[in-house]
Amino acid sequence: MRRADRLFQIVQYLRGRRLTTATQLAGWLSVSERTIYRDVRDLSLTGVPIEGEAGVGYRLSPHFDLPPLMFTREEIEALATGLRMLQAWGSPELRRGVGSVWAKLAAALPERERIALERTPLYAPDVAASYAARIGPLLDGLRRAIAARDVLILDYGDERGQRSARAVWPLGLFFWGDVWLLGAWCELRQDFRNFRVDRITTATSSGAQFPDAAGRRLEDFVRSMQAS
DNA sequence: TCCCGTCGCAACACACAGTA
DNA sequence: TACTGTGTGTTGCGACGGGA
Repeated sequence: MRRADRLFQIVQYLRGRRLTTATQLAGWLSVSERTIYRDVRDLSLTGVPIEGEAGVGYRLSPHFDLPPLMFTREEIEALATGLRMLQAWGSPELRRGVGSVWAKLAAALPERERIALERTPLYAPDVAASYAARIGPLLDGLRRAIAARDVLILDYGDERGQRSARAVWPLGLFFWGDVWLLGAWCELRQDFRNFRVDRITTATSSGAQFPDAAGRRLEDFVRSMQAS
């Protein structure tokens, strides 16, 4: 049993009984009493209100209960900020996901953490609404093509406005500051290429699926980007 | 005196980096 | 790739102290 699991089990045991000795806990969890004492000390240091009395045993404060979700303030701010960024820059499907995740979090968090979530002072203003509205549906189509390993035919315009049709293996989508990029294996160039999603006019499935080929996977693409 | 929590110390296991 | 050394975390043993 992992130590984290054991710590959780100790709290569960203490919640269900009025008094529990280290000997009993050691027996249930198949560890030494010394280990139980150390675990109880560590739990106490992290804020779990365990009261221990020599000759008596351990008991958990009656007012203590494990909240459904426990996050630090930094974790809550990270979640809120990430969700707001996706809300501003994500596709319609991802935006729906953001709304649903936010509602689940708010429902599951204790009152204090829920307020902290809603009052997180980090925002991603919706300044790119027209951009998101324009590429959103395409972004969802690309996400599905990546999952299904569909070979796509892109109608793509480069920075000079020259259009071309490319057969590509879509590998991943990357948010690059203010634009989304499609990372893909280009059959024409026989190499990895980045395609700005806002320059893709259409992305049509060729009907074929691309194989899981060594050297042409997402991790290979990421490595090649890091090396360049 | 007994029961039980606390603490110091040593042993062990595991992950990781360095090297041949 | 395999081996070795090192650091870190975990565990158990035993001694000690407090409360009933």
